[in-house]
Amino acid sequence: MEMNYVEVHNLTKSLNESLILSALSGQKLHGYQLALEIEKRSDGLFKFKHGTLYPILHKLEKENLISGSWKQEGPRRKRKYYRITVKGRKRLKLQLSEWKTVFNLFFNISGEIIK
Amino acid sequence: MEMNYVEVHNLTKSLNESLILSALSGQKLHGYQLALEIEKRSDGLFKFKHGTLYPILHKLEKENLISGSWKQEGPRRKRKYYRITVKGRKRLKLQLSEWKTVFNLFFNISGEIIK
DNA sequence: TATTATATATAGAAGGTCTACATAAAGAAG
DNA sequence: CTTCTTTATGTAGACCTTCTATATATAATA
Repeated sequence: MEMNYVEVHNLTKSLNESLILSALSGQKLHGYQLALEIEKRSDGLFKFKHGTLYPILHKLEKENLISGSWKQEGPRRKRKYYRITVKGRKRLKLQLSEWKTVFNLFFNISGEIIK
Repeated sequence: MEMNYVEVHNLTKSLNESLILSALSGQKLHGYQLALEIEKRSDGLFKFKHGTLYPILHKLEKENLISGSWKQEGPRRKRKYYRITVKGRKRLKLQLSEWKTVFNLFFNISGEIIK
């Protein structure tokens, strides 16, 4: 199987993108919510520093994997809500199958030796 | 479970270290061999550029997770063979269990949403 | 009214892998 | 034997990503 997207030389980046796309695949969320949601779902293991999160969101938006829109909430408060795009769903599906290959292979070769 | 070692903010580094410790847990290998071995075992998915490999080996040696010794081979050829230390075996065992937690959690939370 | 939580964003430091460069010996090809 | 390829180890600097720190502003709570 070809690894077209999960870049083994930067797994964290891939993981972060997958986590965000996953979280958005069922619902629209704004950045702050997204971070809380992922942290909660992962029991605190996967956390986003906001200095990491927002640049990633901007990048994903530029790549058309998610799309964001500002919503006026209350008289002054604005929040930017993101939804996953069709392209984003395809990417996520691809990523998840590739992650499976990576994980299986990793445990295969390390288990093989360590037993 | 506490994640003491696998750093989610740098998974590639952790993976690389685990791969190296795994490969050395059954046999002594020198750097060049190590890279070929891991590449072969992973069907070409996990590769080390030598500009990446050697610095990691030096770092692992400094941390006493592996120990290296030069061997004279032939009249002039020298190779540096590495073996895993007791500390290295402990680290590897810890890492593997932590990797399992990370992977399970990841598929859990992404599967939960994506179905 | 002051403090905390919510909410988004960027600049620069830190740290890791990558490419490219450097060196040298062994083996194969011709 | 001479040239090219493979084996073998290593470092310097570019590049990229996350992290920390700083900045700004509103809403909620005490």
